Amino acid sequence: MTPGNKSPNPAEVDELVQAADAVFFAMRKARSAGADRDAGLSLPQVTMLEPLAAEPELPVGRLAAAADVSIPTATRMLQQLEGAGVVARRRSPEDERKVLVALTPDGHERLARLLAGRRARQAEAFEAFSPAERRQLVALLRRLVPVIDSIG
Amino acid sequence: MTPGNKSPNPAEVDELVQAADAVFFAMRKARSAGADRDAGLSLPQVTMLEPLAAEPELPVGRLAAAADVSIPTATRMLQQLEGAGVVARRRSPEDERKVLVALTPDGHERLARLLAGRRARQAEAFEAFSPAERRQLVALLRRLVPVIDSIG
DNA sequence: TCCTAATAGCTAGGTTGCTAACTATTGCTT
DNA sequence: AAGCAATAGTTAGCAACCTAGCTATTAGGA
Repeated sequence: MTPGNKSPNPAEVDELVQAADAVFFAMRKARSAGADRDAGLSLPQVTMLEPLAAEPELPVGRLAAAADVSIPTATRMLQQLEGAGVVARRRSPEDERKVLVALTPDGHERLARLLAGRRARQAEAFEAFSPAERRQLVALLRRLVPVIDSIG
Repeated sequence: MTPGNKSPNPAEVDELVQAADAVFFAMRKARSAGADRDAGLSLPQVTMLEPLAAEPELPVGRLAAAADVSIPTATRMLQQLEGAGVVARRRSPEDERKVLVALTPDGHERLARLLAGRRARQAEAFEAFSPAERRQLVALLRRLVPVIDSIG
C-alpha cells in the first residue's frame, strides 16, 4: 500500500497475470529445451556453471546460489557434469566439508563458446526495445518480483 | 529490427537478463511450493484445472494447452488428481479417442475456494503499480515474450 | 471398400526442481 | 577437553517438466 492505488479491476488483473504467465512459459520453454547442439550444455547447466568462467574454483553451495537452486539439485547436476567431463570436483583442503568445483579445459572451452553466443543473441534481441523502454522494463520487472512473492 | 535501435551495451543486457531471471525464479518458486494447505492443490494443478471452473467437461488436450504443458505431463497429473478424488475421467462417447475430464463435487468446491483466494491476492498485490504502470507493464511483458523466444 | 494420414492419449525413460533425513567436518562454549 | 550447534554435501524419494515411440480411433481418399 505504498501508494494509495485503487485495486485493479478483474479484467486488468487477468491481463497482468496472463502477460506474466506468458513470460514465464517462454522462459520455461527455453530452459527445458535440450542441450545446445554445439556445446552440449543445457541452459540450467550453463546458468549453474557461469560463475566458473570468471573464478577458477567454487564450492557447490556457491554454484547452487548462482542458479537459484537447492543444494541437492546442484549436487546431482554437478555429478552428471563430472561424469560428462565438464567439471572436476575435489574436497577443499582448508575445509574438508566443502567440495570445490572447477571446469575442465574442455568444459571451459565449451562454456566460453556458449556464453559468447548467448550474449550476442541477447544484445541483438533486446534491440526490440528502445533505450527508454529498456530502462522502464528493468524497473518494472524488479518491482514485479515482490508482487509475485506476495501472491505466492 | 523493427526500429533501428542501437544495440544495448553489455551492462544493460546484464541488467535486463538479471531482472527477467529474477521474475522467472520468483514464479518458479511460487509453483514449486507445495500444495495449498487448505485445498490441497498445487499451483500447476490449479492452472491445469482452471478451465473446468467454467466448463463442466473438457478433454485432456484442452487442459494441457491451458497449462501450457505437454500431453504426457497433463495425463500424469490428471491420473494423480483422479486418484485424489479431484477429477473424474471417461472416454468421450462421440469420439472414443478423447478422454473427458470433469471435476468431482469436492474438486469443484476446492478449486473455487482456491481461485477466489488467489484472485483476491492478485488484485491486492497489483495495487503496488499505478494504473499507468500496469498498462505499461502489460505492454512490455507482451513484447518481452518474442524476445525471449528469439534468445532461446 | 480399403489404406493411409491425422488425431488423441498413454507408456517409458530422462532432466530439473523440491524437502527430509543423513554424514562429516568445523567451531563455539563451557 | 567434551560436547553441542552450525555448516557443507550427499542420498533418497517425490512432483512437474520434456521427447520418443506406441495404440486406438477417426477421417479422407484411391
